[in-house]
Amino acid sequence: MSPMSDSCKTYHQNCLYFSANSLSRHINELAEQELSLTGLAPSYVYLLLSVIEEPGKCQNELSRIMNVKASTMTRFIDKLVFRKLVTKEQEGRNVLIYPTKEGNKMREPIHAALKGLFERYCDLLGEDFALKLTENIHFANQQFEK
Amino acid sequence: MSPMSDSCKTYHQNCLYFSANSLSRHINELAEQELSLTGLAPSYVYLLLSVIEEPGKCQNELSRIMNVKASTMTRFIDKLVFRKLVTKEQEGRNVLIYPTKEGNKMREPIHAALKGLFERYCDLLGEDFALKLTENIHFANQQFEK
DNA sequence: ACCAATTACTTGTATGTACAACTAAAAATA
DNA sequence: TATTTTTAGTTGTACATACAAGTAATTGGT
Repeated sequence: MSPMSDSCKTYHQNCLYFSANSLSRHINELAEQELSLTGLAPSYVYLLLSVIEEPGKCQNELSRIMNVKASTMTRFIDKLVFRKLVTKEQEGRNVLIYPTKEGNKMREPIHAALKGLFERYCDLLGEDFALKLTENIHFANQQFEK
Repeated sequence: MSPMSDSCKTYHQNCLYFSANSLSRHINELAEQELSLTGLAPSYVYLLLSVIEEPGKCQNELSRIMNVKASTMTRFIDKLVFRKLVTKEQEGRNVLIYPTKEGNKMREPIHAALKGLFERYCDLLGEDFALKLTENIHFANQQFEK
């Protein structure tokens, strides 16, 4: 292995941008598998869960919680509306989101699927390491949000 | 703050899937800003750097290094070819990728921009924490790749 | 009370990325 | 050597997401 080759590898593994994206793709792959039981793509699972646990939030707040842009949130919500899992309710300039009866029924399957996902990556990473990693990433996210 | 509200937040911050995606979006935002000096989107910066540092790799190998699918790599490479930064050379069923003269000229600006990116996130996270986090994420990626 | 500035959301469009189905080349096997 | 299987790459299509520009509602200053 040439030194050039080493320096290239080093660049990849030493850069947070690169590693974080790679991790995101790995965990997305896993999440798609595990959360497919719910019939929803991973992003929608989280969004729907947020709406179920805290009904009546406005889109803006949801997009802040999930760290996606407002335009993205519009699209997410509209898909959940199309699938009759949530409803939109205009209130002034805010749009408040509520789960439908159908949506609420997803609560248990979602929790179960998330548990499955958790177990799956704990298997791969070791539970302690996985928890610690998640915590550290969460901390980093908070720093970015400052 | 209601217990329900807490449990919802907990779900977000305790899930590696969610945190990792959020981190990826944060760092991408930063990378887009910092790497815009090169005139390339962040993914292309890394790809081009790999090609510059290790010319003659086949697409398959590049997609493994960067953890993207072969079809994605085809698209990436084709864009760099279009911008005359790399060339493709068929060899059997492999396609080997080489930087052009123009491509090689990007080496220094790319290293400089990556340094800028590194400094930027070290500012936000603290250098020690950033290094440790990157290392841990890299380790996680290796586990996923097993 | 009016006008300007801000805020919440939407819509058009673009990019990154994946999957499925395909082609072509190479390797393995009979 | 002929046939099958595997591998590398491409292309069509789909989805997640962002940005820019727009609309509508609200707030703040005069």
